[in-house]
Amino acid sequence: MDKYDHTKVEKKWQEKWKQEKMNQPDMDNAKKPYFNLMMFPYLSAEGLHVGNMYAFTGSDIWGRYQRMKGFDVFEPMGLDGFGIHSENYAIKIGEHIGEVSKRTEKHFYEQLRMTGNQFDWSRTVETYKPEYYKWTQWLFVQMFKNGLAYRKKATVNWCPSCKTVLSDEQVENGVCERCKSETTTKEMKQWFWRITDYAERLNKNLEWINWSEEVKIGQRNWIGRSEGVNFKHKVKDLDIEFEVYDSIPQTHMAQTFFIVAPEHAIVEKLVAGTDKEEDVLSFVERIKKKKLSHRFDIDKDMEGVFTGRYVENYLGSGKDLPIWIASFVFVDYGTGIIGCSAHDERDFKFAKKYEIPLKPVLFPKDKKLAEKVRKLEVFYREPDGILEEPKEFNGVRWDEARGPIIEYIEKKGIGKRAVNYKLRDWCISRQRYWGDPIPMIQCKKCEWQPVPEEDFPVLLPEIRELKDILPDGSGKGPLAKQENFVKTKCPKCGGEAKRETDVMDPFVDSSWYFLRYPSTDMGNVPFDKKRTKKWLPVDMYIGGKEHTVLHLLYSRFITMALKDWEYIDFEEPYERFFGHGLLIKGGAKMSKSKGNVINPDEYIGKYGADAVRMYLMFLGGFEQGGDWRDTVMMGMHKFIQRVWKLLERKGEEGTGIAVRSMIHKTVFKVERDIERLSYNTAIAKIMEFVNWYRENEDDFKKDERREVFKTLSLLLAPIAPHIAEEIWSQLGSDFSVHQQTWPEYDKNLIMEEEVEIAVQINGKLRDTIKGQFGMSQEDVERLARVSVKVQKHLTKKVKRVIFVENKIISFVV
RNA sequence: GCCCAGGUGGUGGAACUGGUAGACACGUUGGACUUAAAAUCCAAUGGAGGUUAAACUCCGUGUGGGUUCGAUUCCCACCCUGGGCACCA
Repeated sequence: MDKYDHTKVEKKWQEKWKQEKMNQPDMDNAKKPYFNLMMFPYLSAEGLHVGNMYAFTGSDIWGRYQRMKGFDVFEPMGLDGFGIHSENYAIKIGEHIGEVSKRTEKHFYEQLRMTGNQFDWSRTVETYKPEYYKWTQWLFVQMFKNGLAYRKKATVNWCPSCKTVLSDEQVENGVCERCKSETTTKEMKQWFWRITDYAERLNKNLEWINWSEEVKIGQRNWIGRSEGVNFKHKVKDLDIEFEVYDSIPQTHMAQTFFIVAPEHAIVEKLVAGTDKEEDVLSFVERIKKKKLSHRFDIDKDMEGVFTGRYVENYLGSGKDLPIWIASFVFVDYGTGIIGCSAHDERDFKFAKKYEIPLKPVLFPKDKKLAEKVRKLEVFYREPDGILEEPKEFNGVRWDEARGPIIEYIEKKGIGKRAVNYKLRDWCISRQRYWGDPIPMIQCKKCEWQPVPEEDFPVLLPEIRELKDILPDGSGKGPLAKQENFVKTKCPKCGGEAKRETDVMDPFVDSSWYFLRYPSTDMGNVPFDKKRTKKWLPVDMYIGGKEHTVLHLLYSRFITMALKDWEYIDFEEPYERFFGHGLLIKGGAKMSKSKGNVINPDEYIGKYGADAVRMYLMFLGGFEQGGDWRDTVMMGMHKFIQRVWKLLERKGEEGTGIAVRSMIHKTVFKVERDIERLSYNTAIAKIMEFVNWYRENEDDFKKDERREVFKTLSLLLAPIAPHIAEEIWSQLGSDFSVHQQTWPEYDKNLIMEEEVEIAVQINGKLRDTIKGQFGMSQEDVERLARVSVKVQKHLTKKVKRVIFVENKIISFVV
């Protein structure tokens, strides 16, 4: 009896699969294409993280299962390689990033091969290679030509230590995500992509796409749609009008003052030539500086100043209301000016601080509390509060007034229905080296011109000198110092011109990679029309929940834009998205600083890829994530050895056992669990099946035994592909188990013949009785009443009997 | 503060639309095999009480209420953990 040698077996089959081109579907002729996508990993120098393997295993099980269900599954893999993380690493070890990437790529792919996933290695995508990034540049130019790429001076997050611009998501609580130093802000001209043009559609499509509610809610919150009213006001004594957005128009009658954002262009006009001018402008300067140093705290940093100006005749009421400037108002949300009332907690606080008069119009039913509200002793705004004004709405609940009051406002002609989004345009400029150069040329005469397509790619120059890569704090990227790169001719007039020296946000690279996969062999187009039509949209996308918001939103945006430009004919890239949980260790995130990062190679070497795969999936629900523990890993290894031993052992033939029912029941359960990506319970069901075989080992006839192992091999195939293949081949079946169809179960055979029915008295379990499936209430009741245990508790008169077929009979006494 | 996810034995976790809580596994304990250990195999394993041993009884899914014949599952309030967002008018 040989021990199962996972190293030998796994290597053997991996080679065979490669030889047979098992994982390379025919891109042009596949009959039932199925695009099984997983999030490609970030090319980190540390190599494959076990968290990557966790994600990929879950996705691979799905893909393999779909293949057995008859699909031509395309399961590609690639690397997301541009970015600050790699660049910093290379700088740290003093090596050229290009070389580091070459080396890590090789290592990464080697590691990935060992995991036994059915990747199509003939079609990988690496974002940092010219043959890919030339098309990312193409995408940029399309954006530009269609008016979706533009430059604007913007306040951006700035990390003084990395000396670079950071995106909002790279700033965590005012601290740089990478180096943990406090961030500031800086005003710079940047390239933006107009994702806000798509806010409505991005939000609307969430209604129908087949994603989990949780993920949709995340997207919805990020887009932040709100519906309200725009009011128009005139400034007294000046020829200035402005609009104010109000998402809670119910309380518009409570407004007693206005606040303008410090950065707002109107500020200067408001105070020009007045005695307030100096005060106000110095206040604005001070606030701007303050904003540079740290983030605002509502309690500590609520500051404001009166402009000396008033809104004239507020909504026809005859009253003039003061206009203030305050630190907490955003210039880029709504119109940058807000109307303030007693029924906004922040306005209320601000008014108290500066002793600005307030006027409550909404009161609670509770009289005592209402009195306090009237005296402005407490802040109040609840859905069941009662409005006093406008008089047409006197006595109406706050939450019920919303719709009607908007109509009333429109009818009266004092405001217009309006929609606002929290979503901001996407700043894609990065002042770094290791990224995709933005393919734009600035000519003194012709302004910004895109690089003509025939000149693609704009190659990222190879900078050898470390000092030339390091950010210098000028705010410009390292490319700016490369004269040969910068100096160029204007594509329009042929005159002297300069190249853009910023590179693109790596999120751009990953926003369209799935489109490239089917067409990696095509050098002349980013994605072939026919192939795209055949394989996309992606049938199933599996990835971490942490990318739920940005990456998914960006790729949805790009897809919509491409649809509008008629390159593709669908507008949602992922038919289904499944977000898996996080793999942690000892209750904490794995991180290098904690020293608890698991190297999957070591475990694959020791126990085999199958054992690691099964183990990872057995830790807990795939949606929930799991906590890595070594001892359990051992158990999974034992399970595989045990299965092997059972297969090898050829004992006496038994007298026969009812195998069909058990086989069908198991197939049914495993299938049901895989369908809902509940891999941990699917594995448990397979274990039960093996345990059942073990307990009855001596009873099986030869062909029954064969049936059991055949089924086992098929059920294991998606989860533990190597041992499944080995069992399959040991049974003498034709290669390969992965080309078999998933076993079908007979509905009639999955029912239990005999069932255990619980007997309850007043909801408490008193006994269980055995009976045939589908037994009638009378029969069950008769059997139950015979039981001594039941009789003991059935001393009083039975008032009611509740019967659930095959499950329970309950007596109420 | 807001939004999501979650809280079940010593541990990871099961439990379909309210119907026998603890599947499956790890660990622990005892036993078999062995000169011994490892490996393997067998058995027990939520807690408390009870018995020579059983039988049996009670308590148990974060806390407190509620609905129900019956609640891990539904409703209300609260506490805790993890993740995300954070002055969005």
